[in-house]
Amino acid sequence: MSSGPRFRFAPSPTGFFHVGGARTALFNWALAKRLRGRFVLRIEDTDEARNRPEWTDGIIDALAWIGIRGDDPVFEGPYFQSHYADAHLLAAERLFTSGAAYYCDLTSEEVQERAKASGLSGYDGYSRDRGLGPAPGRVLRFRVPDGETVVHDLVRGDVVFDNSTIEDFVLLRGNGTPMFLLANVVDDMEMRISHVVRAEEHLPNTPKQQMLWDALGQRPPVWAHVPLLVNEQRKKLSKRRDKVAVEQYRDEGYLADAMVNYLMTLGWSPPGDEEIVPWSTIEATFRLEDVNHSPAFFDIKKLSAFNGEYIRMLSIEAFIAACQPFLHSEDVPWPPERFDPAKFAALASVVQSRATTLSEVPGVVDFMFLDDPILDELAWEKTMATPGAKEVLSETTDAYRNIEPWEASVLKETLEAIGERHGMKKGKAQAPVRVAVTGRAVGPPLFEALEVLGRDEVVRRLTTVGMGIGTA
RNA sequence: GCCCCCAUCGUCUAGUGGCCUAGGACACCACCCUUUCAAGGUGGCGGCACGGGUUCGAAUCCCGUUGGGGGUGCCA
Repeated sequence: MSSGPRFRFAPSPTGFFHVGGARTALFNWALAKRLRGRFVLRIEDTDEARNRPEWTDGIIDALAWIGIRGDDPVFEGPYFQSHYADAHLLAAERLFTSGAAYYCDLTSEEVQERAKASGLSGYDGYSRDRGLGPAPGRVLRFRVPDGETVVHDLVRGDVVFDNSTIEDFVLLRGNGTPMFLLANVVDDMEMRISHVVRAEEHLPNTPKQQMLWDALGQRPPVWAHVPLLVNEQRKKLSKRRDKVAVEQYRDEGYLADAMVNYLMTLGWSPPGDEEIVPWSTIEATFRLEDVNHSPAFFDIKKLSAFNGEYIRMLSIEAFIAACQPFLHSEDVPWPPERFDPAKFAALASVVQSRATTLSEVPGVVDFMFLDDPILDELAWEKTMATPGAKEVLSETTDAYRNIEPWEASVLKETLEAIGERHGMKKGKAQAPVRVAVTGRAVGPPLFEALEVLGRDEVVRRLTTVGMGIGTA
């Protein structure tokens, strides 16, 4: 077995994969790769996960999307019951036998009552010396020793906890099943995990886990607690309030590379001036010691800016390939059989320089594949109210019927000449034609689009709408 | 309540006692370019939470205050 570092990432399935989780996974992944260690992906087991295995699959998919996979495929999935259930119980038994843990027959209500009566919070150690053995309804509690526990954290330095502030916590429930805390520690031991990199919310529970490692006679792993990701209210990202599903960003046309790069800049920054850097740079330079201490806000605007840059970095072929899922999805606005790859390719480069996300691409090129463009009535009225607009439209229509050759530059010259005669600037003059042909007042460069659409269709649209003027 | 963490432009960050008159990026604003919209270019706005120390010198070190967050289950 390899003796290198072993990192683990253990999300709990909640129906989707969280951006905060993705960031933590990325931190683990970068480290595992740089230090040539192992990356253990294990999905925490919950009732939800057991009832809905597709949730677990979704997490594995989302991780794969951002380039992460477990080095130990066997752990890709719920593990809790299936792999180490025996080890959990064995560890509990050892702790009881050695005196590090003891049984207690108080119910949680009784614990609360005693706490209220004494004015102290939490469990008071009532059964510490009562010598109780295991029995149904009795919980196994850890005997927290006197003194203090120092957690050596790679991100935060030494964090000191006074053990007197930690109550004797439960290891085994009254029904004999292990608590998460115990299971987690035992799983880490069984998997020989050497580095635990997780979100800061786990820091307050770390001394408990560390005491368990100590009591079980093993050296604790290297701890590292990375800052939380928060919403605009500075609260921990929550699935209720916040849009945090990684899958959703994938579906909206964010590129995995952009997502990964952006996520890595939350709590860390690459050396040098550039923050848009390839993964190879990240992998070569990421260090936990350089991770920030304060929570970071997940800013979709900045993610979008990254995404736009990544889209523009794509070769034209890669861009076209990346667009495919969005051009052939079910909610595309045109009849699927009308889609013409050649037409799309002809306009791809001008679309590429404008896109922030891939999902907005169909809306930019839809006029090419629709029988008739979806006319923006408001834009139409506004455009045609401009003096000279009607004239430009009808004169351009006539000119385009016979113009040769049918090329963007020629179309441009012609229309601009007509516009000039009516005292209209370039942008103003093209507006009526743009709206008539594409349905909108904004869009890709007009003459390139006209060239791709072809004379017949352009003239047809200009004529159709031109007749509309008369009736309006 | 108790425990823990955190504190640089609106946001993400650089900064590890003098290179700081605090740098960059996103956002925003203006201008340039321009075929609408983008992209690109130039410029602008904007910050070390507060109070005490330590030091010749503090964004940086110490203490306190304030503010924010997290944890504290027979949840995971």
